Amino acid sequence: MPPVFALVDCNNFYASCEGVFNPILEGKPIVVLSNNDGCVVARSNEAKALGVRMGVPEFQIRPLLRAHHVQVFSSNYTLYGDMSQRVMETLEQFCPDLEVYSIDEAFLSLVGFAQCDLTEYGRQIRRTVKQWTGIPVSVGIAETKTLAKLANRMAKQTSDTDRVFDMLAYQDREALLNGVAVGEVWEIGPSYARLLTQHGITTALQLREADESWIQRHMGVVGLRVVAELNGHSCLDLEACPAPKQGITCSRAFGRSVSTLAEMEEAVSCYVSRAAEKLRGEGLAATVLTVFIMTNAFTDEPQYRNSVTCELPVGTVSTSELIRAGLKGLRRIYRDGYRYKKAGVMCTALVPADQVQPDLFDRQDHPKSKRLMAALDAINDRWGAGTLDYASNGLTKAWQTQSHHRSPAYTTDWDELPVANA
DNA sequence: TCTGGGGTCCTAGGACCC
DNA sequence: TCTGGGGTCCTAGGACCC
Repeated sequence: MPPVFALVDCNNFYASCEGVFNPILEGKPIVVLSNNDGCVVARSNEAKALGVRMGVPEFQIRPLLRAHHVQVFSSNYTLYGDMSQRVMETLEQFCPDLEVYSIDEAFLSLVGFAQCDLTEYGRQIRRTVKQWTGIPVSVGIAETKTLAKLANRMAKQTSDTDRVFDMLAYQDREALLNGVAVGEVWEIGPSYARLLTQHGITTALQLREADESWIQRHMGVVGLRVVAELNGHSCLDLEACPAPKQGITCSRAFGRSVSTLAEMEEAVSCYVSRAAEKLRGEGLAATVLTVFIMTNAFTDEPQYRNSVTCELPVGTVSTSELIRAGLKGLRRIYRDGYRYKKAGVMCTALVPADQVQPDLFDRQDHPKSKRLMAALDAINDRWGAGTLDYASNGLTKAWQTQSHHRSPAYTTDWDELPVANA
């Protein structure tokens, strides 16, 4: 049976999450900012209508935000992650073959539903998700993932009450693709869009018809795949089980610049702790740790950036071992006399935590360390992040990321439950 | 007068995604 | 003053081997 994909995408996801528990925001312009309250990462329709662009730094549009009383939120990933899970669980009720593609998108394989009215099924999905979670979604349906992505874009252009588009049921495919700029196609980013436009390929239809050897030469196999998918040949399968992660990163810009090794050590120690928590959450152990630091590239100040990679003798999930390695690396690359803006750590060469290759000369008491980490995670999970912390993470954390507009953890903290007023 | 060829592995950088 | 974070995949080129 030929494949059929539906792409379900939450509309303005972060902004919608903020709206769910704060109904007075209905109909108002909302923006959500990235970490450090830096850039706009989500906008409600009303904010889009005001011309607020995606990714724009907040300080550049501050007057506009004020003038139109735009509601501004710091990002609240605890809330968004939980809402995402609710949406995905709802979608599972409609279709067991589901790929969670990102925090706000999922592909569904509708192969077995061919005899249904797929448009109507899409509407049912949309209604149910809205009713159960409060999140509005759009549904795009087509025979490849790339076309389902485009169908989803078209769904977003339909009326507010519909937001479902089934490309399979649409007669004039050529006209449809002719109306799509080449840069709107999945996997065609700014660089490829420029290249294609220079060669006279400006629409999805022209890309579909493009000369394959030219595409192969300039865009490699990725380009060929896009062309095939636009032609209705499915190259990208539904991936129901996510592949194990290849790396785990924790990096963040500082709330203000850091100019002492002591503060940088605190920051790196904190980031390592967070990365180690994520490792344990995924059941993975790291055998390589990379630390990087950098100054603020947006200023004229003297610039410095460097990184160091440490191979760990044995794959580990132990926060203290990783902190030790991270700080040792940091001291190798840290240079006095700079104003640092950002640091980060990456754990790579990951292996399943229960299949760590032992080392003959390893003196660590691993069972003990494992119990310690389990206790640490359990306590922080029960009583809140940071309840138990390493001394090297520092007490004041004066360099920490800013978030001045954070909404409550409505769904994951008893103390922050929303209150319904009669 | 004249510098092999073919294979693998690794890494850095570039492209993309949300 | 203020400019995000976390990922993936592909490719070219160098190192190395026989």
